Amino acid sequence: MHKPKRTPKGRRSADSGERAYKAIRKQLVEFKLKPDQRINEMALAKSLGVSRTPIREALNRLASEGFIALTPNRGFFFKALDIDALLDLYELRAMIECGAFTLMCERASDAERDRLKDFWDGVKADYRERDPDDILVLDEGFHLLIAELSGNPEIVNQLKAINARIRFIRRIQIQHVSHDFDMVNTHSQIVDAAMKRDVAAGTALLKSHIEMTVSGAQRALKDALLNVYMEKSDSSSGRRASRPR
Amino acid sequence: MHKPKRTPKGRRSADSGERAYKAIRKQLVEFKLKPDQRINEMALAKSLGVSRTPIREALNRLASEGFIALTPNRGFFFKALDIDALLDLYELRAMIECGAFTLMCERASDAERDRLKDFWDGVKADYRERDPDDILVLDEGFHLLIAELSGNPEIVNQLKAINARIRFIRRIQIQHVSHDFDMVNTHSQIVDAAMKRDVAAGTALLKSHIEMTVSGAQRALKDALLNVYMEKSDSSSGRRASRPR
DNA sequence: GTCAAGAAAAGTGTAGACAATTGTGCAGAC
DNA sequence: GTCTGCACAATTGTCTACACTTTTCTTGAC
Repeated sequence: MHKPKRTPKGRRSADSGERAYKAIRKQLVEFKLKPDQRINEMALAKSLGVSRTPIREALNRLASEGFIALTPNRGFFFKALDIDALLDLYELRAMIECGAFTLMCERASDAERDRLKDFWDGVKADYRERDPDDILVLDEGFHLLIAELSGNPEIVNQLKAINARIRFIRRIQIQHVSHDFDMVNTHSQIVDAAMKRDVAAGTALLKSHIEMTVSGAQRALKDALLNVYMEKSDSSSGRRASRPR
Repeated sequence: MHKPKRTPKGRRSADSGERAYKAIRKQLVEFKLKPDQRINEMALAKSLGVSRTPIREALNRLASEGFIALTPNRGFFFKALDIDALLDLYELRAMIECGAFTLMCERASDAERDRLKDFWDGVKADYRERDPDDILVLDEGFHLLIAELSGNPEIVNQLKAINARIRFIRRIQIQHVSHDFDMVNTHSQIVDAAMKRDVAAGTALLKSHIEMTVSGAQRALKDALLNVYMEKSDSSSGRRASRPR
């Protein structure tokens, strides 16, 4: 009695809409498609082994989230995240995070703000030794926790949506370890400001923290675009072929 | 050149997905559905004269935008906009608009800021005499123009999305004309601050302007919910039966 | 009368087919 | 050689059908 849901052949097994959404978003986030490239629904459907219906559902969701654009009767296009859009998103992110920090200082209880401190104390020691994927998760987690402690779920949602769109760049950026050190330090300072409910210090730190990463992000994006246009069809280099995770 | 798109019979004419989206959103925005009510796709499809496919597309979009929620295998539910969510959205809106104002002061040229002044000068005279629908459009337009002048299109998008979700409440609120007067006055003061690039004054005005409307919005929401639960199924009153448009 | 279990009904999730539109290539005019 | 039409191919938008899941209804035990 271990789930009688046998899957005799290639029959419907799970929520393929959700799977399609995640798979496609992964491709977008990793720049598997070229900017402004048309997205072929049938090709996607075949490659994921489902029909066009869940594909279209996923594409519609992605369009709502700003990843892709829909032109009537011509289909979906991968919306290039150009430098301008990147700056805009970072700017919006800084704005929202500063607001969240302010609200947190005004409203979060001591116990709640302790959660932020505990979180950061728990990871800061070996933060720099972790691999980039972990760092990304932890960094997003840190900033999201501030958003949560603001007590405003809408802020959390917005921040999550923004994070998804800039995640790929941040991922590259983290590999360029240049200012990793500052990050650890700055996060600690932000925690200190939070414990003291020091709005001015915290927002100033956040603002410069995020804005400082912008120049790095620009470089990362340039690299990414270069890679995309250089074409990855030369399968010669298996640099990251057998990545364990 | 008046669109040669004839529609011989009941044949597929235009993008029914878009029409469905707008129609459904209108129903949501106007609280035609009860909070937490399950949305029946087939019924919607029949009432709009299309199949379930464009309906589902529209529902997915609306779910991405936060209007409704999707529970797997159980369908879409109208997400009640309760008092808390309303406050959260107003808070987020204030945060974003203050940020937009700041950016506008930093970056918009004199000519651009003149656009704001011209816009407001053009409508403020007979602002209070207009009907509520016009006022709503003008008010949203005023605030959106600030967002546009920030030079950050992502801010504009966010603000539009938020506006859509609180539009119904604002519409009711405007009818309760109580603080209409303050609105005209405050908008003028905001324009003044913008012309002087006075960030502190402008953001303070915006913040209190938006927060001041919160209490009104709360009352409006209470009224709306009351109406919804009082039921409109008594078709005796044809109050808005033959509404021309 | 209440509750439980099972059957029937209703509804969602996905597939596949067709209609409408857009894109492409070929033939012929100039 | 280039351009204009026109047929044909590719692709999107929508519909219908059906499998699976959830909900409702019915029936019978207690």
